[in-house]
Amino acid sequence: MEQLRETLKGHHLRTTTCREDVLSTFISKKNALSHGDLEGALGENYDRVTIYRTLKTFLEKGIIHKVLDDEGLRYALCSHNCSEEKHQHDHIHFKCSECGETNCLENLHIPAVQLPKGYQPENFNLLIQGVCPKCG
Amino acid sequence: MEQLRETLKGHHLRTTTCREDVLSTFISKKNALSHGDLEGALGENYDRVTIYRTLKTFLEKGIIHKVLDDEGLRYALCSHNCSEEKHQHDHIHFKCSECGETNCLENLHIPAVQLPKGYQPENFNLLIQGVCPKCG
DNA sequence: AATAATTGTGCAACTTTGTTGCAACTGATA
DNA sequence: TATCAGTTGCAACAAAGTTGCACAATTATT
Repeated sequence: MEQLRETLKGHHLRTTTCREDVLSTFISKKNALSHGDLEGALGENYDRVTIYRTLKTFLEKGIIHKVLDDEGLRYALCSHNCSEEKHQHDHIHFKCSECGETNCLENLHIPAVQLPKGYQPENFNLLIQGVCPKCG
Repeated sequence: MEQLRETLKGHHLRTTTCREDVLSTFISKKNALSHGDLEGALGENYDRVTIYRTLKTFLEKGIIHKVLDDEGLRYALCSHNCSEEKHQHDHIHFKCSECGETNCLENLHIPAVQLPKGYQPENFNLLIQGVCPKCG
């Protein structure tokens, strides 16, 4: 509870019940969530539009980041302290084809790739699909 | 022209002008295309729905594959001979933040990643964002 | 070459997903 | 507790994607 407020304040955001609820949903569910997931979880309490805007704000402030897979866009908490100025997520997402959950594999880093001349990479995003330990 | 028919036939598809046009657009543009891109290029000749269905069919038959980035879903030609049964795309996509184009980096392969115990990976998808040689 | 069987297309209607403007409200600050 | 920027809900809209069905085009059959 108090933790949530700290996180919001730390990113220069007012604490509102919607933001607290969205943030705490991310924390409790752990895996990546779509707008639809959040709407399912909180939709009776908040307007669809408010959830969209909350996600947008969290993205901008560096609280969450986008996660991509075949089925669409999801969001997950930024593990390291991202801010409005810099985002750092050269990490790996694993999507389970059984349970459908997508999780960040913390601590793992993407191995270096030797790009052809002229390419100036800025960030890397690796999605691995397969079966997770829970379902395997 | 004849090439296109061969490709379609090879994947057990009837040759229709829409399919030929969609396929030849992929071949000539080279980069990954969204439904909207195709609609822009061919929309006067074909119905929106037909283009959706053509993409779906091409996906199923292994002629194209999905390409993901922050901004949405795109499609690109399968380089190696994919079929309805098996798709093989452990390749790398590079998205340029200047021109917005996404291209497959053929020939490059994703380096091995040491996953924690229990994870059974099936396919890998690496998206690199940055500046491409053309814009750099 | 004509016809039958099959597959593809266009249209209309609809659902889902995401966006924008504005009035009303709320939380932080003094 | 009065103020004011920041936030929310509502309504309306725009974009993206789907479905059913009648008709058209392609392939197979004779």
